[in-house]
Amino acid sequence: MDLAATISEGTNGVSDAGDDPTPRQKAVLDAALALIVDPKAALTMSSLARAASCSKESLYKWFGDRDGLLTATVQWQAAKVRGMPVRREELGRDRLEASLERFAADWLTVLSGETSVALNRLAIGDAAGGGGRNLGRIVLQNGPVAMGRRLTPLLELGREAGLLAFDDAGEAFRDFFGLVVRDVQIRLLLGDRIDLSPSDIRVGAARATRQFLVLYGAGQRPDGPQSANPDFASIGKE
Amino acid sequence: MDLAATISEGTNGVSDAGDDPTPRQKAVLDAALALIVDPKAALTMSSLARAASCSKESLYKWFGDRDGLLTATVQWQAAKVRGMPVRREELGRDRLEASLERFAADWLTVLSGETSVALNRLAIGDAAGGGGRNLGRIVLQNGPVAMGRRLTPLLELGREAGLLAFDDAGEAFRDFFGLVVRDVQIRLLLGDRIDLSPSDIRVGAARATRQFLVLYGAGQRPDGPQSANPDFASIGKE
DNA sequence: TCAGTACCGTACCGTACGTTACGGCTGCGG
DNA sequence: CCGCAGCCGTAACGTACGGTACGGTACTGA
Repeated sequence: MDLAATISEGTNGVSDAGDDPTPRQKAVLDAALALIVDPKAALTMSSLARAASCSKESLYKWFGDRDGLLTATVQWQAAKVRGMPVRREELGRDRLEASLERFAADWLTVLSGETSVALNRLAIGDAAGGGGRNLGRIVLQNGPVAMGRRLTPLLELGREAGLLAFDDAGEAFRDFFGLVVRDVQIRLLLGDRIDLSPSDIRVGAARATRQFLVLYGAGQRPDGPQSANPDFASIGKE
Repeated sequence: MDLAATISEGTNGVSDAGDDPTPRQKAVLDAALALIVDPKAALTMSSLARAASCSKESLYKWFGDRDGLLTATVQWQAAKVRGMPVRREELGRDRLEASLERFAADWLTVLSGETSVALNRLAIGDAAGGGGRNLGRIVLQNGPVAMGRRLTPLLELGREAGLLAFDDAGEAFRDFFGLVVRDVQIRLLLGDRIDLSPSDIRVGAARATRQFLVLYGAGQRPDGPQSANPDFASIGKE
């Protein structure tokens, strides 16, 4: 009940990881992820204990209760996804385009992965009970918000270099998000079968990047009638 | 068990509505919707029987089992949303823009409604169990697919009128979808509190429409270096 | 050797929920 | 009036699952 107390709630209730899980616990969390991803399996305390070859008593000792286990599992997966920092080389227009494209491709790859789909489903189902777990917030922080945190600096750099034109980097990011993701995520979540081959991802990322540069590019067509004026109220407060 | 048999499966397993529900059954389905929407309530057969003042025996007679009830509820809500056909007046550029804007605003309004959020959560949670209910397909058909079916004719008209330029109407629609929805839906599903006032919706719809016309508009800037060339592999097959 | 710790495996308990069954009420055709 | 169909309310049953308790085992340190 000690680790659970630090995991399930903290000062802000979102990003505190408490103690790092021990290797044994990491193995258990991986087993939990496998159960969540498996469509024909259900994550129950008993099934996890059986799959991970541990006792339910240990599960409760380590994670407190089922909620703590889910929270730790989501955070464990989130910790594994982190990385791929955008390195700020001196960027020209080609370099910026390549960075955006790579970013979009990486994001589509993660997004369409069965792990991401399964965890988003879990968090959404959890958010349904209005009581208020924090799974939704955790996934949100490691999903769109993390994407924004990593992309915004690149956009700012592009603006400083005179390659992009926008007032609100957050709005620009959200447009990029929409152009990249479109209806892919909601369709995946609803169970639509999408193959999404690597070449599809590459092509889609290139299209989204090209369209984004048409909307926000400043290096060319500086007198376009409506090239970049995203001045409207922000939605949500993240 | 009769209505359930016709509802839960048919020739294609998606859009068959079987017999129309009687007024009494409609009232029950409305009560079911209310329970699904209510964050602090859960839709159980007992709670629905209590809320709708009917017996559980009647529920099972009318809908077969819990799955049939959920299916009928989703279809009932879908039947209520249909409407607002796009009337094809002779459209100039302003008329096209206004239609797109209205379409985007309507869609954002429906999307951000608590009923839509709750039903999408329900269908997503249902799609998690890979076994395969059809709730996901039903919501999909009445969500993005229905939006595409209603918007595509308008886009085709715009192209015939020389106002839009695209090769694949489906791709153009998906880009419009992304520009309109962006990250709003996934954030709502994950429980993020978004107020989204009517003015926010209006402004957002206007922005998305403007951006879409920048990407796909053909009436002006006919020599833009990259104005409209969405020629890439289609993702998914709807 | 022995106490303590950590853990596994399993049996157990309470509850929630899907599903079925039964008794009682109302309206309607004969 | 009788039989019956439809429906309500409620009790009852079976199961699944979260959570707890208990016995058994391996390791550690005194």
